[in-house]
Amino acid sequence: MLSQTVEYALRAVVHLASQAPQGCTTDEIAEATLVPRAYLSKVLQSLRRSGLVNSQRGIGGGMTLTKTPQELTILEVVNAVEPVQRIRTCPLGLATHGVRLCPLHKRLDNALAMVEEAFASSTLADVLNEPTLSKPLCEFPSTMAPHRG
Amino acid sequence: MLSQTVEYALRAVVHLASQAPQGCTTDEIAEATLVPRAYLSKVLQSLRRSGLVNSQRGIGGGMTLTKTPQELTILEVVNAVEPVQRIRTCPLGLATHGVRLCPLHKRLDNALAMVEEAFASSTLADVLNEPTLSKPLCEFPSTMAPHRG
DNA sequence: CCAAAATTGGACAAGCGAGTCCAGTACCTG
DNA sequence: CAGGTACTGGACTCGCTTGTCCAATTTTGG
Repeated sequence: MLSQTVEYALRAVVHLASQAPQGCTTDEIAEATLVPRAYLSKVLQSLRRSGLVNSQRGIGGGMTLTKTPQELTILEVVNAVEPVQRIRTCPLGLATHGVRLCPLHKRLDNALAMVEEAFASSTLADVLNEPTLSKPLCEFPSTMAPHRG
Repeated sequence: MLSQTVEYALRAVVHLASQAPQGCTTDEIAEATLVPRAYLSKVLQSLRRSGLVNSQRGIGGGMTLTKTPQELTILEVVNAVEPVQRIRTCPLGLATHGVRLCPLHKRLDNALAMVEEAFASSTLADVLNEPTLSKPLCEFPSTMAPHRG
């Protein structure tokens, strides 16, 4: 139900947030998150166009977050690459309803609202600081994070 | 976030549930739900293969639900055409985790779980009997349901 | 200035979702 | 049995998602 691109974008952003603020190159992110390099660069471009990351070319360049992990929510990342489409008007286009959804679509939209709310209330900092044995992108226990080469 | 096919399947099933138990033809459902006829027939075939509807060819034939609206949940319909894919193991395939999800994927899966739960706890009867002015598939106020021709 | 590092953008391909069309098959009625 | 009704299944199209590859561009460092 969540697209592959959303998954990739979240991995990339979580990895960026877990690194020092100087940022990472696309290759570094790709290696750490196991996302295909060439496709990841497309996803990152999309995040850049949405203003979630800055990019810097050339030696020493790479990607950086434009916000702190405390300020960036999962929802913002999801919406940057594939916006959560709430159901605001009757999908059958029946004028009788306008904004009043029928019971079916009200329930569907409620589910979407719950997802939206859950995503909006999780910041990247929440994800990174959650007390757990497993670091966000797995691989290593929380104490042995790899550092930038 | 919900596919068009899921939307169509739900419309079809809700319409079937709102009709007399003798069922409807594909054409009738298509007309009532504003779903393209030829595609709807594919969706209905899929519902039949999942055992949610029975089909009958020939004059007087059509589609019928195999359960009462009280027994049929939104989740069953959704799962028949596009199963809710919970995240059960680390999508990065990292063996370190096995079933333990990292904080990121735990949150994503939580959202999916909420949706699953919301869908599982809504039966078609719930949808049809909800006290509201708008009938499920819109078009008419609750008292002037069109009947089978 | 040159070369290496890094992002950017476009072209391309495979696969899937959505949708159409049509021939085939089963069923009922007369 | 004939003919109309209705579902079934396959072939096909179109566009989007995922993914690859490469040439162009920007930036830094020697």
